[in-house]
Amino acid sequence: MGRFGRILIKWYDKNKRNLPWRSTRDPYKIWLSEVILQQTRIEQGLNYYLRFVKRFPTVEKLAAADSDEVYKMWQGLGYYNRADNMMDTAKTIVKDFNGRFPADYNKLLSLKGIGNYTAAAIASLAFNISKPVVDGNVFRVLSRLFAIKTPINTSAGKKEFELIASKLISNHPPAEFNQALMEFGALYCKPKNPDCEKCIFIKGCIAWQKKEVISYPVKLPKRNIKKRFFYYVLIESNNGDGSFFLMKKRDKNDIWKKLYDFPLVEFSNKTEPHTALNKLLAEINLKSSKYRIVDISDNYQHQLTHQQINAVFIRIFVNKIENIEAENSILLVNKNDITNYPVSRLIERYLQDQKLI
DNA sequence: GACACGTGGCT
DNA sequence: TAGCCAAGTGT
Repeated sequence: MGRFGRILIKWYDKNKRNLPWRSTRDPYKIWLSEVILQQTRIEQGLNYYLRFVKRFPTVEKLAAADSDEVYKMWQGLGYYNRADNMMDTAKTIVKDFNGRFPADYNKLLSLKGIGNYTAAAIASLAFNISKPVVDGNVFRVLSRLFAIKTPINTSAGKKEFELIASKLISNHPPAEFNQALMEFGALYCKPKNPDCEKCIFIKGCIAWQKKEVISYPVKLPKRNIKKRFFYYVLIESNNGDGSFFLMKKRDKNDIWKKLYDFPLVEFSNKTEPHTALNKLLAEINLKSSKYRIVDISDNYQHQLTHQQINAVFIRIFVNKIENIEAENSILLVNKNDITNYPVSRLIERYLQDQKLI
């Protein structure tokens, strides 16, 4: 039992937050929480977790779920691929593992959406297996404590920190140690404004002694952000059942896959909305020549990790939809049903502004 | 190994 | 403001 772990766990017992997934050893719920919390703040993910547990209390229920419903519940969380992988894994657990998550790191690792971190988290938190989690918090705490300058976004860095963490965790209760280290990083050893003065490890912290706490962890710089210009055309019309809009399910290998949006033309530069509108109308071969422009929105800037989306929404009304020849299926969605379709935050914001949802 | 993949909070 | 960052994973 190392001294570091003993002090850390003692600190954790006294200072830990009361979070719902901490009061269970059910691997299903732990898995759910871990997937939701990947690259996601607790405050953002908490309600999603509670809703998922309520709607899908067991892995069997989730395995039987409808994809669109899961996506709708995931809406707003981002990294939507997680929802797909989650459903895949739920089915695998039911089908190949008799409904039980395996108490085995490598088997967990083989499941979709479960990588190094999540496999270690489930193994340790649900099954008490001594495997250290190495997440952003752990990188930060250990890099500062030992003043390690190896960039954390390299395989050498991942290896080095994992080795240190494995040594530190040994002979400690795995679940407590892992959660304690992450909790300490989240509450004290924060990226900005860390509470060094109150830190229980201040005497041993090399980065603190060198007065360079903030420069850890070291990270290789990342690439430039690509700018994209989206021109959405909301085509509204009427039929016997009232007003409807043309929508599409995104299926290309691109952002927001499997979410719904509207007919779209993209440019690499800022473009006149009318130019975009004409191009799109030609593309989908909208025969009806009579349309009226209801509204052209201001630019919506939407920031993603590697892209900046600039979107303008052009809302038009068409008397009669005659002959939509899109290369792929366009849906006629009743105005009142739009809210049932999972959409990106960008689309959601626009629809809210237009009072359409 | 490099890069794509979302969103919101903070500085 | 623009950039950074958060309980990472898949390709």
